[in-house]
Amino acid sequence: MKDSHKLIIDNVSRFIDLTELEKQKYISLLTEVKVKRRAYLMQAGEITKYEYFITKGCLKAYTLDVDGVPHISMFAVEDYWTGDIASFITKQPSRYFIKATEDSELLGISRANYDLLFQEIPKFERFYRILYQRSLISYIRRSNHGISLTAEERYIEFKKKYPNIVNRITQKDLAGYIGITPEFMSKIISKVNRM
Amino acid sequence: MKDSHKLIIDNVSRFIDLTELEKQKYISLLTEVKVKRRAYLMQAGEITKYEYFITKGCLKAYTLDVDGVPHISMFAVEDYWTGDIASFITKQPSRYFIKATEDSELLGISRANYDLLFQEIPKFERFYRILYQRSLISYIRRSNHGISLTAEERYIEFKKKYPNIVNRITQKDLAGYIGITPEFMSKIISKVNRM
DNA sequence: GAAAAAAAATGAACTAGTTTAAGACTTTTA
DNA sequence: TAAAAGTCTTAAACTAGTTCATTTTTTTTC
Repeated sequence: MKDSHKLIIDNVSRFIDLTELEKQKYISLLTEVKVKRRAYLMQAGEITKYEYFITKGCLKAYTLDVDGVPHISMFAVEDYWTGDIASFITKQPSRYFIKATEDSELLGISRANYDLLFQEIPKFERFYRILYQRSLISYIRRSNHGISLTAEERYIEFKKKYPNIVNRITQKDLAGYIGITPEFMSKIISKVNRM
Repeated sequence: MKDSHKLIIDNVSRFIDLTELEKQKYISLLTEVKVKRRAYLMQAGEITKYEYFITKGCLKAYTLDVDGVPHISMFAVEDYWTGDIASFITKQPSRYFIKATEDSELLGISRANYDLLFQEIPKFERFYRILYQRSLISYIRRSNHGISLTAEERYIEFKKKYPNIVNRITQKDLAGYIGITPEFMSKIISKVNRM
């Protein structure tokens, strides 16, 4: 089996057990996608056709506000899932751009195959139930931190939680994620490093 | 069938179809709970034993920061779900208080019955998959708004999204949800009303 | 229904984070 | 490998939101 397929099967197998046949069936529903550094996986205005699992590389998802300032909603590296679940599910145009910050490789599942998957292997309802449950727990935490922590505290949290991501992204993008300007991010970092 | 049971069955039936027997089985796994205004459904430090569906009333969930300032993570009224999913799933002590702001009635499912439910009626994997998916979509939006909108914009959003909640809660609690002080909330409201 | 307690409004002094601008450093491109 | 473009740093002036203190209004309690 390919390395990328092994990675996604291992990811799924954390929550459900699949037979060999089911693994093959699942893999047959996936599409391989490569995105070069600085290329877009998707852009605002499109209706998202796929949800993606990353097997290699790093991507950022962001919206642009009325002044054209980017607000980064997520970074994603190997073994993470990415996409715009709201657009994928509701079939409404997305407000997100997803751009590769390194040459990346992904496995995508189309909306049609996603629906088919639940019919063919109902166990996947459980997989996604648990996956969404866990994502939900981290977004609840993040939405609380956004309103209750200072920018400096959010930066310290991020570094602690994603030590493997912090040195793969620019300071400017991190500022867009934390919700502050790059200038203030620069101040915070030099302050935290001095402590 | 009791009104409260009818309400929860209708809620579940939006995503999955249940036979009469399954409905009865599901209801048998639920526990009725009443909470008086200003009483706690749960408190920080406890390990959450239940997830709740509200059949009557209104509750708020909040954490206290290091200075003892409350940050409200959610309001919930009839036909909403509430609880601390992180503590419920991980069996770690919760950091949340959930307090009734009106006399309230709820249906709780214990962790043991929640696990049993998936064995007895696997269709519920699908129900929770969709429920968590939808919650996830709204928390992703909220966590982005927390970092990309001003307090005034967040207030206007809240009023638009939850017109049925805004006049059942105090301005002070709304401030705790928006992530600002009650004083600044007061200023925003008088400004927005003047517009 | 009077007294007490809590919520809301207002204002002045303050602070976390923004804006604008300019220079130094790093990466990309031709 | 030079020039162009993007990123990072620093600093001064500014603004969104806080803090603290006081008064008014509303709600709760006995």
